[in-house]
Amino acid sequence: MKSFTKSECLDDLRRRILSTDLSPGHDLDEAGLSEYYSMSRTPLREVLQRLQGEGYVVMSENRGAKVASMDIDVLRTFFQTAPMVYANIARLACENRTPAELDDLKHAQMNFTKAVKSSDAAEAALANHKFHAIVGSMAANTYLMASLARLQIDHTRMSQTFYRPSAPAEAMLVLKAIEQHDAMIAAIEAGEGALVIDLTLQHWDLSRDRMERYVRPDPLPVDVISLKDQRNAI
Amino acid sequence: MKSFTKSECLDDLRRRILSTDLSPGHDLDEAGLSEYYSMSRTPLREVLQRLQGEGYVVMSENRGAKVASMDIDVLRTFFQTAPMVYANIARLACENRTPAELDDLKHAQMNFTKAVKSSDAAEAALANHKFHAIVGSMAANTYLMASLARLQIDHTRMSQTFYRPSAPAEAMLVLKAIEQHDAMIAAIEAGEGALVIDLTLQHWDLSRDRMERYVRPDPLPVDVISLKDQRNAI
DNA sequence: TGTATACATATTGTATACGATTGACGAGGC
DNA sequence: GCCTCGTCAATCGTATACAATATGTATACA
Repeated sequence: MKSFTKSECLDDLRRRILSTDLSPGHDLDEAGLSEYYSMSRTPLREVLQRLQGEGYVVMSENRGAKVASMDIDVLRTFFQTAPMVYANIARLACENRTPAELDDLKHAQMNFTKAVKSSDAAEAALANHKFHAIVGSMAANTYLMASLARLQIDHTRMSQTFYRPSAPAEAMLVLKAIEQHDAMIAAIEAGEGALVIDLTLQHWDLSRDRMERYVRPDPLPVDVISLKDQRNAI
Repeated sequence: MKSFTKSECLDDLRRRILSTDLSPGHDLDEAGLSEYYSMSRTPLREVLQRLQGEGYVVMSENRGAKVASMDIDVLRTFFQTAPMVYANIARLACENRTPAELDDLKHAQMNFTKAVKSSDAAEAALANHKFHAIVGSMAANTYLMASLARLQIDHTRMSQTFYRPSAPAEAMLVLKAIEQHDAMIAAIEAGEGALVIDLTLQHWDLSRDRMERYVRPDPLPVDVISLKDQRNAI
């Protein structure tokens, strides 16, 4: 079995949480994970502590760690806050970008396109995560980065549905997202602050609808629910 | 010697870092701290990991933990970001405050006033920290809270000078800060969003000047510097 | 005198053992 | 039949021992 280093373990857990392979609220057992990653509990606990600090997991005294949940009231503030943070990050990225970071961004966009084309939903969501994380680091603002990182955790988890389109019209939206990324790269490279803010907000609007559907899904067809369940549901 | 629980250790380290008792960049030795808090290295390391997650310390592989430094480029973004985050937090606090939180806030203001009156600079800075942290929790927005928490770390450390006034005019500024807190409490209680934003920005302006002086202090008198050092200083 | 290398020392990282707390299950009493 | 309390298993928390890594210093050589 593959042996993991501590930072590999960190990365892998982040991946599994972001891809909802480990679903929100999932209980993280120390002994089980330490066996899975073939390391002792001591370093694994430190990994969990760090993930707690980053907002991926929540820990409670004597009751272990859980994957951070996405309660409805937290999501409300998500939709409230995301546009502002994303827009500000984009503007700052325009001002502070470096050539090396631009290369990284283009590379991330390549990976994103590839993942979308191969219909790998989890990979696409993660590649998109990486793309926006790089924009975040371009902004060179520790404080906003702290917000962005937490926003992205929930954003990426919700966007899983976005990259698993169930109709041609939805698949078009994903292709549109690729175009928007390209436009954002160009705007950042050109240093056009106003434009990149505009593009960022458009990009946000594109995925927002699908994500709101994730939060408030279409009601199930009535006829498959028994009368008893219907009574309880009200 | 007093024995500390893990959470007491966490609190105490936060306090010591915020009050610059542990100065920025200070090296944190695991063995030394574990002896100081009379606990073994294992839980102490976990405390450090958490403090890293919160932005109080930075850790590097095989080279231990250091108190987070305040480099000049980070501070630039501090002044850039703080007003926006504080203003948004204040507005949201207005919308979401609960009676219990308002009580907490009034209590924190009492402690703040008391600390200022007794000329305890460190205590005043910490009480001010607590005051604004409560406003932050009133906003009920995890994502902005992440930014606020990090802003406050640097804000509180820099504000040490603010609460150690060296002239009557400066002492007046601190008294003014107390009044502003009272006005903010009233505005939050009344739910007057526009007003509380305005008050918050005034409050920010008040301390900004003193903090900028902390970053860019008055130059030392020339006559105490040797000619050789002067040449190197340019 | 400056630099490189090897060793000594200090500090961090990991594994394992043991103690403490929680939650579940079942026996007993109401 | 239901509630309460005690025991037990499972899991988390901490201490200690040991391994790995980095840093400082002395010495040899150019």
